[in-house]
Amino acid sequence: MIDADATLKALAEPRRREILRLVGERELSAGQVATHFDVSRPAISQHLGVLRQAGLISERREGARRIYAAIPGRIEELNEYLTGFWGEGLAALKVAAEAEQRRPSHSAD
Amino acid sequence: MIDADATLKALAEPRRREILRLVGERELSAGQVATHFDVSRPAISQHLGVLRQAGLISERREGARRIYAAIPGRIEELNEYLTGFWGEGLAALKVAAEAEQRRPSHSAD
DNA sequence: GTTTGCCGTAAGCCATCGCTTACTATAGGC
DNA sequence: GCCTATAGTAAGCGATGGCTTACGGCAAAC
Repeated sequence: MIDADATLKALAEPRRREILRLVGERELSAGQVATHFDVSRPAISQHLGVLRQAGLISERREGARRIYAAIPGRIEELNEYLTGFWGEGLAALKVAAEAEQRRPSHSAD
Repeated sequence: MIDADATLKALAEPRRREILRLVGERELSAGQVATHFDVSRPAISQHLGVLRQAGLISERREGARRIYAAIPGRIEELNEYLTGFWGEGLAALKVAAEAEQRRPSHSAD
């Protein structure tokens, strides 16, 4: 199972979502990513670190450069996690509602 | 389109995910939700406000009580948003990665 | 009308976060 | 060796976030 907490915290930041979108289109060096934003390069470097620790992007060394790219499949895993912990609840609600219809004398709390 | 920023920020908090899971199983009053946690009731009330403003839960008045329940479909919308903004580039990456797994002769990392 | 129970709001505290300006580390050109 | 380019790290700052206690607003019971 993915680290849902780290993944959601990483995605909760608009700038990081934009970075992820960029490296999802094509792999980019840290400096290339930084040129797309008005913030300083160290700020981007920190964002990249958060995304990498969350397992959303990969890092590859190429000389002095660091090339980053989105890791395929992570979003699907997150979707499965989210659907999972909500899907069970919805199923339970549905079953409860149907049972309720067949037992109108049921005294709820 | 959903408010992805508010939704992700709301879900980035572990306590709020647990609350969402609770009211996803069955609708609960604010006080009932609070009994599941060690934090104070106002803290829970604030969390419920964040979840409600993100459109993840609904609020219904029942006398002096407030009954909360998960809103079905929100997670699906979030999933669509996440899958969408990764774009075709990432889909291509995923296909390439899967092809890579079937061709272990190509060693790269 | 007063009291009791349920619950949101206000104000303040402390931790975390995102950003900045240094500084350090590594790779390569000269 | 020296210098430049690329990029992560450290320290500090202001803003945000989650928590607490105190309070105010409603609804029902008496």
